[in-house]
Amino acid sequence: MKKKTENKITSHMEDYLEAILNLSQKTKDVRVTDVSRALNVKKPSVTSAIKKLRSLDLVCQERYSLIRLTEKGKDVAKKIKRKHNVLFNFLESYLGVPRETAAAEACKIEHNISTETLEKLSDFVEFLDKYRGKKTTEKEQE
Amino acid sequence: MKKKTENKITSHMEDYLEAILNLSQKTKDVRVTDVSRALNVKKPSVTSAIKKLRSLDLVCQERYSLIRLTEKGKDVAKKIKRKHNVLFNFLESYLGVPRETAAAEACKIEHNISTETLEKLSDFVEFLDKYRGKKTTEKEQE
DNA sequence: TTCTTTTGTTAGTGTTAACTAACATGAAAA
DNA sequence: TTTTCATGTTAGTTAACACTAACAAAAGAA
Repeated sequence: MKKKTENKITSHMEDYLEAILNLSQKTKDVRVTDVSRALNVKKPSVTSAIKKLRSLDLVCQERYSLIRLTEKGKDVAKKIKRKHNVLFNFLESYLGVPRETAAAEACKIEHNISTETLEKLSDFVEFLDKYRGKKTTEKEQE
Repeated sequence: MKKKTENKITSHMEDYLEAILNLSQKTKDVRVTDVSRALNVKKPSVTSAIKKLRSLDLVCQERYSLIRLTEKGKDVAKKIKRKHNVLFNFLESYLGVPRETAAAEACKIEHNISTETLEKLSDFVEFLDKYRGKKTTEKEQE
């Protein structure tokens, strides 16, 4: 059952959500500057992205203050992060793609793969693990 | 050894090249209208894409006439098409993603995966084939 | 408390790529 | 040969996003 509410969010906005989630996990407080550094964009780009995300009820932030994900935003961000993790793991551990490349490509592909496909990939990897007795590598750091 | 000549072509332009290659393989003559239908965009979008690709020496076309890939354009298009085929095959045959979805997602991912990673995926699939005696499914229709 | 620095926002620009409307061209019909 | 119609192009608009420059606010130092 798919929610039609989280309609049409772009890859770029997904990147912002994911970055905010990651930052909030390691440094409770997330500021514009942090996101700016994390995504390698200038501060005005962050401000305007936040504005957009606010209008979609995915983040909340009072003027000149900290950025926080709404519950809805957190859900979306977590889904993307899971995609990232599964993809990264597959690329790095199964295909042997170098860490940096795997990270960069996972970052792109995560926006182009449906939840359904992602779960199939996840199952596939799990199956391979069992089949050839490999350790379960994927770290689900929520 | 990477050619630095095919510098920075966007996903969208890659889509155009790929579409032109596909069309030229089934109907020698490729017109703006064909590309327009294939990519689900309006004709002016095609015209302006062609203009861009012409400036990059990837296609040639005389005003009001047929569209053709240059050798360079054909090379690029074939690389993308190979990515598409490998990805599609993996998604459909190994992950069990429905045909339509697999096609759609391959179409997106093909722009975000390096040649190196693609080859690793291709080797991986080949390895799985041998390992579990599966038929080689990928149709390389050049 | 005032000054300075860091941080955040606004305003305005550029780029990519889509669209519509209107016009131009060339091929097929009359 | 002229009219018609499918096809192609130009011009102008819009949307998403990034950027710089300039301004506003908050936080820390003096």
